[in-house]
Amino acid sequence: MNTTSRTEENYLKAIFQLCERSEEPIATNAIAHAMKTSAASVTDMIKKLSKKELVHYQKHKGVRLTDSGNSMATSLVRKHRLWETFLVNKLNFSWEEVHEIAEELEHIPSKKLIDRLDDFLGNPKFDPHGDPIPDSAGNFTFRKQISLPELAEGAEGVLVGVQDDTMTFLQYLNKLNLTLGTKIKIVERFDYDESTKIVINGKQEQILTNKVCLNLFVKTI
Amino acid sequence: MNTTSRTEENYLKAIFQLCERSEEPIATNAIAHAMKTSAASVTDMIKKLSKKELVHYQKHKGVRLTDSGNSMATSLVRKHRLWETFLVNKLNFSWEEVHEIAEELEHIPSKKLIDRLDDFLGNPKFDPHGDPIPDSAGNFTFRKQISLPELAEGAEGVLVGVQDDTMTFLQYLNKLNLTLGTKIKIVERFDYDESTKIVINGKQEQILTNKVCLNLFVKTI
DNA sequence: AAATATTTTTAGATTAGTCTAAAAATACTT
DNA sequence: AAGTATTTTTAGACTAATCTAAAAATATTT
Ligand SMILES: [Mn+2]
Ligand SMILES: [Mn+2]
Ligand SMILES: [Mn+2]
Ligand SMILES: [Mn+2]
Repeated sequence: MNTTSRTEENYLKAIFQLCERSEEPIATNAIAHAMKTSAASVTDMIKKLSKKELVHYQKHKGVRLTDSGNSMATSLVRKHRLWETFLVNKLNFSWEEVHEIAEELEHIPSKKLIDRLDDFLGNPKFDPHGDPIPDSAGNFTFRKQISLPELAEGAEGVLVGVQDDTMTFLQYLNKLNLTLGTKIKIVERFDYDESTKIVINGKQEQILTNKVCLNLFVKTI
Repeated sequence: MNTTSRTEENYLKAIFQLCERSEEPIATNAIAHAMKTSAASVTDMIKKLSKKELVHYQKHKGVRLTDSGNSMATSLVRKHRLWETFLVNKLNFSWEEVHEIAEELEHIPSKKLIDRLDDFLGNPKFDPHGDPIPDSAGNFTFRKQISLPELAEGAEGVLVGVQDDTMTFLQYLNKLNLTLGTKIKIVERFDYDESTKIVINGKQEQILTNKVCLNLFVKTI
Protein backbone atom coordinates (compact mmCIF):
# COMPACT_ATOMS: atom_id res chain seq x y z
CA MET A 1 0.00 0.00 0.00
CA ASN A 2 1.79 3.15 -1.12
CA THR A 3 -1.02 5.38 -0.06
CA THR A 4 -0.66 8.43 2.17
CA SER A 5 -3.33 9.28 4.70
CA ARG A 6 -4.68 12.75 5.33
CA THR A 7 -2.89 12.78 8.68
CA GLU A 8 0.42 11.77 7.15
CA GLU A 9 -0.07 14.53 4.57
CA ASN A 10 -0.64 17.12 7.26
CA TYR A 11 2.53 16.06 9.03
CA LEU A 12 4.53 16.21 5.80
CA LYS A 13 3.33 19.70 5.07
CA ALA A 14 4.11 20.86 8.62
CA ILE A 15 7.61 19.39 8.40
CA PHE A 16 8.10 21.01 5.00
CA GLN A 17 7.20 24.41 6.40
CA LEU A 18 9.52 23.97 9.37
CA CYS A 19 12.30 22.93 6.99
CA GLU A 20 11.82 26.15 5.03
CA ARG A 21 12.73 28.14 8.13
CA SER A 22 15.79 26.14 9.19
CA GLU A 23 18.57 24.03 7.73
CA GLU A 24 18.74 21.97 10.92
CA PRO A 25 16.89 18.71 11.47
CA ILE A 26 13.41 19.43 12.78
CA ALA A 27 12.80 18.61 16.45
CA THR A 28 9.95 16.42 17.60
CA ASN A 29 8.66 19.21 19.81
CA ALA A 30 8.64 21.71 16.96
CA ILE A 31 6.42 19.36 14.97
CA ALA A 32 4.22 18.70 17.99
CA HIS A 33 3.75 22.43 18.40
CA ALA A 34 2.97 22.97 14.70
CA MET A 35 0.52 20.08 14.66
CA LYS A 36 -1.00 20.97 18.03
CA THR A 37 -0.47 17.43 19.24
CA SER A 38 1.67 15.57 21.77
CA ALA A 39 5.34 14.75 21.29
CA ALA A 40 4.45 11.09 21.74
CA SER A 41 2.09 11.18 18.77
CA VAL A 42 4.76 12.88 16.71
CA THR A 43 7.30 10.18 17.49
CA ASP A 44 4.80 7.53 16.41
CA MET A 45 4.09 9.32 13.16
CA ILE A 46 7.76 10.01 12.44
CA LYS A 47 8.47 6.31 12.68
CA LYS A 48 5.73 5.63 10.19
CA LEU A 49 6.92 8.30 7.77
CA SER A 50 10.46 7.03 8.16
CA LYS A 51 9.43 3.48 7.33
CA LYS A 52 7.77 4.84 4.19
CA GLU A 53 11.00 6.73 3.40
CA LEU A 54 9.29 10.10 3.44
CA VAL A 55 11.60 11.45 6.16
CA HIS A 56 15.18 10.87 7.25
CA TYR A 57 15.12 10.05 10.92
CA GLN A 58 17.47 9.02 13.67
CA LYS A 59 16.32 8.74 17.25
CA HIS A 60 16.80 11.96 19.19
CA LYS A 61 18.27 13.67 16.11
CA GLY A 62 15.14 15.10 14.50
CA VAL A 63 13.89 14.70 10.93
CA ARG A 64 14.37 16.08 7.42
CA LEU A 65 12.19 15.30 4.43
CA THR A 66 13.51 12.84 1.86
CA ASP A 67 13.23 13.78 -1.82
CA SER A 68 10.03 11.82 -2.07
CA GLY A 69 8.65 13.41 1.11
CA ASN A 70 9.63 16.80 -0.23
CA SER A 71 7.86 16.34 -3.52
CA MET A 72 4.75 15.13 -1.75
CA ALA A 73 4.76 18.17 0.51
CA THR A 74 5.35 20.45 -2.46
CA SER A 75 2.33 19.01 -4.19
CA LEU A 76 0.25 19.68 -1.08
CA VAL A 77 1.47 23.26 -0.95
CA ARG A 78 0.60 23.62 -4.63
CA LYS A 79 -2.92 22.38 -4.01
CA HIS A 80 -3.37 24.50 -0.91
CA ARG A 81 -2.31 27.70 -2.64
CA LEU A 82 -4.22 27.08 -5.84
CA TRP A 83 -7.41 26.44 -3.90
CA GLU A 84 -6.82 29.60 -1.87
CA THR A 85 -6.44 31.51 -5.11
CA PHE A 86 -9.65 29.99 -6.45
CA LEU A 87 -11.55 30.98 -3.33
CA VAL A 88 -10.35 34.56 -3.44
CA ASN A 89 -10.31 35.20 -7.19
CA LYS A 90 -13.40 33.27 -8.24
CA LEU A 91 -15.60 32.97 -5.16
CA ASN A 92 -14.84 36.38 -3.65
CA PHE A 93 -13.59 35.16 -0.31
CA SER A 94 -11.26 37.49 1.51
CA TRP A 95 -7.69 36.48 2.22
CA GLU A 96 -8.18 35.74 5.88
CA GLU A 97 -11.02 33.27 5.28
CA VAL A 98 -9.39 30.86 2.88
CA HIS A 99 -6.67 29.12 4.82
CA GLU A 100 -8.97 26.90 6.82
CA ILE A 101 -10.97 25.76 3.81
CA ALA A 102 -7.84 25.14 1.74
CA GLU A 103 -6.55 23.02 4.61
CA GLU A 104 -9.28 20.54 3.61
CA LEU A 105 -9.25 21.01 -0.14
CA GLU A 106 -5.51 20.31 -0.33
CA HIS A 107 -6.21 16.65 0.38
CA ILE A 108 -8.35 16.04 -2.70
CA PRO A 109 -6.09 13.69 -4.60
CA SER A 110 -6.65 14.13 -8.34
CA LYS A 111 -3.63 15.53 -10.17
CA LYS A 112 -5.74 16.20 -13.22
CA LEU A 113 -8.07 18.29 -11.09
CA ILE A 114 -5.32 20.48 -9.76
CA ASP A 115 -3.69 20.99 -13.14
CA ARG A 116 -7.04 21.95 -14.66
CA LEU A 117 -7.68 24.30 -11.76
CA ASP A 118 -4.24 25.86 -12.33
CA ASP A 119 -5.12 26.53 -15.97
CA PHE A 120 -8.57 27.80 -15.06
CA LEU A 121 -6.97 30.35 -12.73
CA GLY A 122 -4.51 31.43 -15.41
CA ASN A 123 -1.48 29.68 -13.88
CA PRO A 124 -1.00 32.15 -11.03
CA LYS A 125 2.51 32.37 -9.60
CA PHE A 126 1.50 33.63 -6.13
CA ASP A 127 -1.38 32.95 -3.80
CA PRO A 128 -3.61 35.52 -2.03
CA HIS A 129 -1.01 35.90 0.73
CA GLY A 130 1.82 36.44 -1.74
CA ASP A 131 3.27 32.96 -1.27
CA PRO A 132 4.68 31.29 -4.38
CA ILE A 133 2.66 28.51 -6.02
CA PRO A 134 4.84 25.64 -7.24
CA ASP A 135 4.15 24.59 -10.83
CA SER A 136 3.12 21.13 -11.89
CA ALA A 137 6.77 20.01 -11.74
CA GLY A 138 7.25 21.41 -8.23
CA ASN A 139 9.25 24.52 -9.14
CA PHE A 140 8.68 27.67 -7.12
CA THR A 141 8.94 31.15 -8.65
CA PHE A 142 11.53 33.12 -6.75
CA ARG A 143 10.87 36.80 -6.18
CA LYS A 144 13.25 39.41 -4.83
CA GLN A 145 11.54 40.79 -1.77
CA ILE A 146 12.55 42.40 1.49
CA SER A 147 10.78 42.83 4.78
CA LEU A 148 9.63 46.31 5.63
CA PRO A 149 12.40 47.04 8.20
CA GLU A 150 14.93 46.51 5.39
CA LEU A 151 13.37 49.24 3.26
CA ALA A 152 15.29 52.52 3.57
CA GLU A 153 13.77 55.66 5.02
CA GLY A 154 12.23 57.64 2.17
CA ALA A 155 12.08 54.60 -0.12
CA GLU A 156 8.93 53.09 -1.61
CA GLY A 157 7.82 49.51 -2.04
CA VAL A 158 4.79 47.50 -3.08
CA LEU A 159 3.33 45.05 -0.58
CA VAL A 160 3.73 41.60 -2.13
CA GLY A 161 3.48 39.20 0.76
CA VAL A 162 2.99 38.54 4.46
CA GLN A 163 5.05 36.43 6.81
CA ASP A 164 2.24 35.65 9.22
CA ASP A 165 -1.02 34.55 7.69
CA THR A 166 -3.16 34.05 10.72
CA MET A 167 -6.70 35.32 10.67
CA THR A 168 -6.04 37.96 13.32
CA PHE A 169 -3.05 39.50 11.55
CA LEU A 170 -4.79 39.59 8.18
CA GLN A 171 -7.91 41.14 9.66
CA TYR A 172 -5.71 43.76 11.30
CA LEU A 173 -4.14 44.51 7.89
CA ASN A 174 -7.63 44.90 6.43
CA LYS A 175 -8.36 47.57 9.04
CA LEU A 176 -5.13 49.36 8.09
CA ASN A 177 -6.07 49.24 4.37
CA LEU A 178 -2.99 47.14 3.72
CA THR A 179 -3.72 44.69 0.93
CA LEU A 180 -1.34 43.09 -1.56
CA GLY A 181 -0.37 45.60 -4.23
CA THR A 182 -0.55 48.55 -1.86
CA LYS A 183 2.24 51.11 -2.29
CA ILE A 184 4.12 51.80 0.95
CA LYS A 185 6.53 54.66 1.54
CA ILE A 186 8.73 54.78 4.62
CA VAL A 187 8.40 58.27 6.05
CA GLU A 188 10.26 58.01 9.33
CA ARG A 189 11.49 55.50 11.89
CA PHE A 190 11.27 56.13 15.63
CA ASP A 191 13.97 54.53 17.75
CA TYR A 192 12.03 55.19 20.91
CA ASP A 193 9.46 52.40 20.35
CA GLU A 194 10.80 50.95 17.08
CA SER A 195 7.73 52.15 15.24
CA THR A 196 7.60 53.31 11.62
CA LYS A 197 5.55 55.99 9.96
CA ILE A 198 4.48 55.05 6.44
CA VAL A 199 2.31 56.46 3.69
CA ILE A 200 -0.14 54.10 2.03
CA ASN A 201 -0.77 54.60 -1.69
CA GLY A 202 0.55 58.14 -1.55
CA LYS A 203 -2.16 59.45 0.72
CA GLN A 204 -2.94 57.73 4.03
CA GLU A 205 -0.37 58.21 6.81
CA GLN A 206 0.00 55.39 9.30
CA ILE A 207 2.21 54.32 12.19
CA LEU A 208 3.15 50.62 12.30
CA THR A 209 4.75 48.72 15.15
CA ASN A 210 7.92 46.78 14.46
CA LYS A 211 6.00 43.53 14.95
CA VAL A 212 3.75 44.40 12.02
CA CYS A 213 6.65 45.62 9.83
CA LEU A 214 8.54 42.36 10.32
CA ASN A 215 5.58 40.48 8.84
CA LEU A 216 5.30 42.55 5.66
CA PHE A 217 7.26 41.84 2.47
CA VAL A 218 7.69 44.45 -0.22
CA LYS A 219 9.17 44.67 -3.67
CA THR A 220 11.18 47.88 -4.15
CA ILE A 221 10.16 50.25 -6.94
CA MET B 1 -19.57 16.72 19.99
CA ASN B 2 -22.27 16.94 17.33
CA THR B 3 -19.83 16.38 14.53
CA THR B 4 -20.34 13.94 11.67
CA SER B 5 -17.42 11.97 10.33
CA ARG B 6 -16.72 11.44 6.65
CA THR B 7 -17.71 7.80 7.07
CA GLU B 8 -20.99 8.67 8.72
CA GLU B 9 -21.65 11.12 5.89
CA ASN B 10 -21.07 8.46 3.28
CA TYR B 11 -23.49 6.14 5.05
CA LEU B 12 -26.13 8.87 5.29
CA LYS B 13 -25.88 9.60 1.59
CA ALA B 14 -26.10 5.91 0.70
CA ILE B 15 -29.17 5.48 2.88
CA PHE B 16 -30.70 8.59 1.36
CA GLN B 17 -30.26 7.21 -2.12
CA LEU B 18 -31.73 3.85 -1.15
CA CYS B 19 -34.69 5.67 0.44
CA GLU B 20 -35.32 7.48 -2.84
CA ARG B 21 -35.93 4.14 -4.51
CA SER B 22 -38.19 2.59 -1.89
CA GLU B 23 -40.72 3.57 0.75
CA GLU B 24 -39.78 0.56 2.86
CA PRO B 25 -37.22 0.61 5.65
CA ILE B 26 -33.78 -0.01 4.20
CA ALA B 27 -32.23 -3.40 4.94
CA THR B 28 -28.81 -3.79 6.46
CA ASN B 29 -27.68 -5.87 3.49
CA ALA B 30 -28.81 -3.23 1.01
CA ILE B 31 -26.63 -0.68 2.77
CA ALA B 32 -23.75 -3.13 2.97
CA HIS B 33 -24.00 -3.66 -0.76
CA ALA B 34 -24.16 0.05 -1.52
CA MET B 35 -21.21 0.79 0.76
CA LYS B 36 -19.22 -2.25 -0.38
CA THR B 37 -18.74 -3.31 3.20
CA SER B 38 -19.83 -6.10 5.55
CA ALA B 39 -23.27 -6.35 7.14
CA ALA B 40 -21.56 -6.37 10.52
CA SER B 41 -19.96 -3.01 9.88
CA VAL B 42 -23.30 -1.63 8.77
CA THR B 43 -25.00 -2.76 11.97
CA ASP B 44 -22.28 -1.01 13.98
CA MET B 45 -22.69 2.21 12.04
CA ILE B 46 -26.49 2.10 12.15
CA LYS B 47 -26.34 1.95 15.92
CA LYS B 48 -24.11 4.98 15.94
CA LEU B 49 -26.32 6.94 13.56
CA SER B 50 -29.35 5.90 15.56
CA LYS B 51 -27.81 7.15 18.80
CA LYS B 52 -27.18 10.47 17.05
CA GLU B 53 -30.82 10.47 15.89
CA LEU B 54 -29.90 10.56 12.25
CA VAL B 55 -31.80 7.34 11.46
CA HIS B 56 -34.85 5.57 12.84
CA TYR B 57 -33.83 2.05 13.67
CA GLN B 58 -35.27 -1.07 15.25
CA LYS B 59 -33.33 -4.29 15.35
CA HIS B 60 -34.06 -6.48 12.35
CA LYS B 61 -36.46 -3.88 10.93
CA GLY B 62 -34.13 -1.78 8.83
CA VAL B 63 -33.63 2.00 8.88
CA ARG B 64 -35.12 5.27 7.59
CA LEU B 65 -33.53 8.68 7.82
CA THR B 66 -34.83 11.06 10.45
CA ASP B 67 -35.54 14.65 9.42
CA SER B 68 -32.15 15.67 10.62
CA GLY B 69 -30.48 12.75 8.81
CA ASN B 70 -32.41 13.66 5.71
CA SER B 71 -31.34 17.27 5.74
CA MET B 72 -27.74 16.26 6.25
CA ALA B 73 -27.90 13.86 3.33
CA THR B 74 -29.57 16.50 1.18
CA SER B 75 -26.76 18.90 1.93
CA LEU B 76 -24.25 16.25 0.85
CA VAL B 77 -26.14 15.65 -2.38
CA ARG B 78 -26.16 19.39 -2.99
CA LYS B 79 -22.43 19.61 -2.51
CA HIS B 80 -21.77 16.55 -4.65
CA ARG B 81 -23.81 17.81 -7.57
CA LEU B 82 -22.56 21.38 -7.42
CA TRP B 83 -18.95 20.18 -7.46
CA GLU B 84 -19.72 17.89 -10.39
CA THR B 85 -21.21 20.86 -12.21
CA PHE B 86 -18.12 22.92 -11.45
CA LEU B 87 -15.83 20.21 -12.77
CA VAL B 88 -17.74 19.85 -16.01
CA ASN B 89 -18.73 23.48 -16.67
CA LYS B 90 -15.60 25.25 -15.48
CA LEU B 91 -12.78 22.72 -15.61
CA ASN B 92 -13.87 20.88 -18.76
CA PHE B 93 -14.10 17.44 -17.26
CA SER B 94 -16.41 15.04 -18.98
CA TRP B 95 -19.46 13.66 -17.22
CA GLU B 96 -18.03 10.23 -16.55
CA GLU B 97 -14.94 11.57 -14.76
CA VAL B 98 -16.52 13.71 -12.11
CA HIS B 99 -18.35 11.36 -9.79
CA GLU B 100 -15.25 10.01 -8.09
CA ILE B 101 -13.75 13.45 -7.44
CA ALA B 102 -17.07 14.85 -6.19
CA GLU B 103 -17.22 11.92 -3.81
CA GLU B 104 -14.33 13.59 -1.97
CA LEU B 105 -15.26 17.23 -2.49
CA GLU B 106 -18.73 16.70 -1.00
CA HIS B 107 -17.14 16.35 2.44
CA ILE B 108 -15.64 19.83 2.51
CA PRO B 109 -17.71 21.35 5.27
CA SER B 110 -18.08 25.11 4.66
CA LYS B 111 -21.65 26.19 3.92
CA LYS B 112 -20.43 29.57 2.77
CA LEU B 113 -18.19 27.83 0.26
CA ILE B 114 -20.98 25.83 -1.26
CA ASP B 115 -23.38 28.77 -1.45
CA ARG B 116 -20.70 30.89 -3.14
CA LEU B 117 -19.96 28.04 -5.53
CA ASP B 118 -23.66 27.78 -6.32
CA ASP B 119 -23.76 31.49 -7.22
CA PHE B 120 -20.53 31.25 -9.20
CA LEU B 121 -22.08 28.48 -11.29
CA GLY B 122 -25.25 30.52 -11.86
CA ASN B 123 -27.43 28.48 -9.48
CA PRO B 124 -27.80 25.46 -11.74
CA LYS B 125 -30.88 23.31 -11.17
CA PHE B 126 -29.43 20.06 -12.56
CA ASP B 127 -26.02 18.42 -12.47
CA PRO B 128 -24.07 17.01 -15.47
CA HIS B 129 -26.02 13.75 -15.23
CA GLY B 130 -29.38 15.52 -15.18
CA ASP B 131 -29.92 14.98 -11.46
CA PRO B 132 -31.60 17.83 -9.57
CA ILE B 133 -29.45 20.03 -7.32
CA PRO B 134 -31.19 20.94 -4.06
CA ASP B 135 -31.08 24.65 -3.24
CA SER B 136 -29.61 26.11 -0.10
CA ALA B 137 -32.82 25.28 1.79
CA GLY B 138 -32.82 21.66 0.59
CA ASN B 139 -35.57 21.93 -2.05
CA PHE B 140 -35.24 19.88 -5.22
CA THR B 141 -36.56 21.10 -8.56
CA PHE B 142 -39.02 18.57 -9.87
CA ARG B 143 -39.03 17.89 -13.59
CA LYS B 144 -41.56 15.89 -15.59
CA GLN B 145 -39.54 13.20 -17.26
CA ILE B 146 -40.13 9.69 -18.57
CA SER B 147 -37.82 6.82 -19.31
CA LEU B 148 -37.25 6.02 -22.97
CA PRO B 149 -39.48 2.88 -23.00
CA GLU B 150 -42.39 5.10 -21.98
CA LEU B 151 -41.96 7.35 -25.00
CA ALA B 152 -44.43 6.41 -27.78
CA GLU B 153 -43.31 5.12 -31.15
CA GLY B 154 -42.91 8.09 -33.46
CA ALA B 155 -42.63 10.56 -30.58
CA GLU B 156 -39.65 12.76 -29.82
CA GLY B 157 -37.91 13.71 -26.58
CA VAL B 158 -34.84 15.47 -25.31
CA LEU B 159 -32.38 13.50 -23.21
CA VAL B 160 -32.38 15.16 -19.79
CA GLY B 161 -31.01 12.51 -17.46
CA VAL B 162 -29.57 9.08 -16.88
CA GLN B 163 -30.57 6.49 -14.31
CA ASP B 164 -27.19 4.77 -14.15
CA ASP B 165 -24.20 7.04 -13.81
CA THR B 166 -21.40 4.55 -13.75
CA MET B 167 -18.29 5.27 -15.76
CA THR B 168 -18.90 2.39 -18.17
CA PHE B 169 -22.46 3.39 -19.03
CA LEU B 170 -21.56 7.05 -19.53
CA GLN B 171 -18.60 6.15 -21.73
CA TYR B 172 -20.88 3.94 -23.76
CA LEU B 173 -23.28 6.85 -24.21
CA ASN B 174 -20.36 9.00 -25.37
CA LYS B 175 -19.66 6.44 -28.08
CA LEU B 176 -23.31 6.58 -29.15
CA ASN B 177 -23.22 10.40 -29.28
CA LEU B 178 -25.85 10.51 -26.59
CA THR B 179 -25.26 13.54 -24.40
CA LEU B 180 -27.73 15.56 -22.34
CA GLY B 181 -29.77 17.82 -24.62
CA THR B 182 -29.71 15.34 -27.49
CA LYS B 183 -33.00 15.01 -29.40
CA ILE B 184 -34.21 11.41 -29.59
CA LYS B 185 -36.99 10.14 -31.84
CA ILE B 186 -38.42 6.65 -31.40
CA VAL B 187 -38.53 5.10 -34.87
CA GLU B 188 -39.51 1.52 -34.16
CA ARG B 189 -39.57 -1.07 -31.40
CA PHE B 190 -38.66 -4.71 -32.00
CA ASP B 191 -40.42 -7.27 -29.82
CA TYR B 192 -37.99 -9.97 -30.82
CA ASP B 193 -35.10 -8.69 -28.69
CA GLU B 194 -36.80 -5.69 -27.03
CA SER B 195 -34.54 -3.32 -28.91
CA THR B 196 -35.47 0.15 -30.13
CA LYS B 197 -34.47 2.05 -33.23
CA ILE B 198 -34.02 5.77 -32.60
CA VAL B 199 -32.88 8.82 -34.52
CA ILE B 200 -30.41 11.12 -32.78
CA ASN B 201 -30.75 14.85 -33.45
CA GLY B 202 -32.72 14.20 -36.61
CA LYS B 203 -29.92 12.48 -38.46
CA GLN B 204 -28.06 9.54 -36.90
CA GLU B 205 -29.99 6.25 -36.74
CA GLN B 206 -29.20 3.93 -33.86
CA ILE B 207 -30.44 0.69 -32.30
CA LEU B 208 -30.54 0.62 -28.48
CA THR B 209 -31.03 -2.39 -26.24
CA ASN B 210 -33.78 -2.25 -23.65
CA LYS B 211 -31.17 -2.12 -20.91
CA VAL B 212 -29.86 1.15 -22.30
CA CYS B 213 -33.35 2.59 -22.89
CA LEU B 214 -34.35 1.95 -19.28
CA ASN B 215 -31.47 4.12 -18.14
CA LEU B 216 -32.35 7.16 -20.24
CA PHE B 217 -34.75 9.89 -19.16
CA VAL B 218 -36.33 12.26 -21.67
CA LYS B 219 -38.55 15.30 -21.59
CA THR B 220 -41.22 15.13 -24.30
CA ILE B 221 -41.39 17.92 -26.86
C1' DA C 1 -45.74 -26.44 11.75
C1' DA C 2 -41.17 -28.08 10.95
C1' DA C 3 -37.18 -27.73 8.53
C1' DT C 4 -34.20 -24.98 5.91
C1' DA C 5 -32.33 -20.78 4.13
C1' DT C 6 -31.36 -16.05 4.59
C1' DT C 7 -30.56 -11.92 7.06
C1' DT C 8 -29.02 -9.51 10.93
C1' DT C 9 -26.67 -9.03 15.12
C1' DT C 10 -23.02 -10.03 18.40
C1' DA C 11 -18.38 -11.31 19.81
C1' DG C 12 -13.79 -10.73 19.39
C1' DA C 13 -9.66 -8.99 16.60
C1' DT C 14 -7.15 -5.52 13.99
C1' DT C 15 -5.36 -0.99 12.42
C1' DA C 16 -4.71 4.17 12.50
C1' DG C 17 -4.34 7.85 15.29
C1' DT C 18 -4.48 9.78 19.55
C1' DC C 19 -3.52 10.42 24.69
C1' DT C 20 -1.02 10.39 29.60
C1' DA C 21 2.55 8.94 32.41
C1' DA C 22 6.96 7.05 33.02
C1' DA C 23 11.59 6.04 31.36
C1' DA C 24 15.58 7.19 28.73
C1' DA C 25 18.50 10.32 26.35
C1' DT C 26 20.43 14.76 25.71
C1' DA C 27 21.42 19.58 27.00
C1' DC C 28 22.36 23.09 30.27
C1' DT C 29 24.24 24.83 34.89
C1' DT C 30 26.81 25.18 38.49
C1' DA D 1 32.06 16.41 36.26
C1' DA D 2 27.92 16.08 38.57
C1' DG D 3 23.42 17.52 39.08
C1' DT D 4 19.33 19.46 37.09
C1' DA D 5 16.25 20.54 33.39
C1' DT D 6 14.47 19.57 29.01
C1' DT D 7 13.43 16.73 25.18
C1' DT D 8 12.31 12.49 23.22
C1' DT D 9 10.90 7.86 23.32
C1' DT D 10 8.36 3.97 25.17
C1' DA D 11 4.52 1.69 27.44
C1' DG D 12 -0.08 1.11 27.82
C1' DA D 13 -4.79 2.63 27.07
C1' DC D 14 -8.64 4.60 24.25
C1' DT D 15 -11.82 5.51 20.08
C1' DA D 16 -13.43 4.95 15.28
C1' DA D 17 -13.89 1.99 11.68
C1' DT D 18 -13.19 -2.18 9.89
C1' DC D 19 -13.12 -7.48 9.50
C1' DT D 20 -14.43 -12.79 10.18
C1' DA D 21 -16.92 -16.21 12.43
C1' DA D 22 -20.60 -17.60 15.25
C1' DA D 23 -25.18 -16.89 17.19
C1' DA D 24 -29.78 -15.25 16.90
C1' DA D 25 -33.76 -13.73 14.48
C1' DT D 26 -36.67 -13.75 10.54
C1' DA D 27 -38.36 -15.55 6.11
C1' DT D 28 -39.28 -19.28 2.95
C1' DT D 29 -40.22 -23.88 1.65
C1' DT D 30 -41.90 -28.24 2.21
MN1 LIG E 1 -4.68 19.84 5.68
MN1 LIG F 1 -1.65 31.12 1.49
MN1 LIG G 1 -18.12 10.65 -0.26
MN1 LIG H 1 -24.25 13.43 -10.67
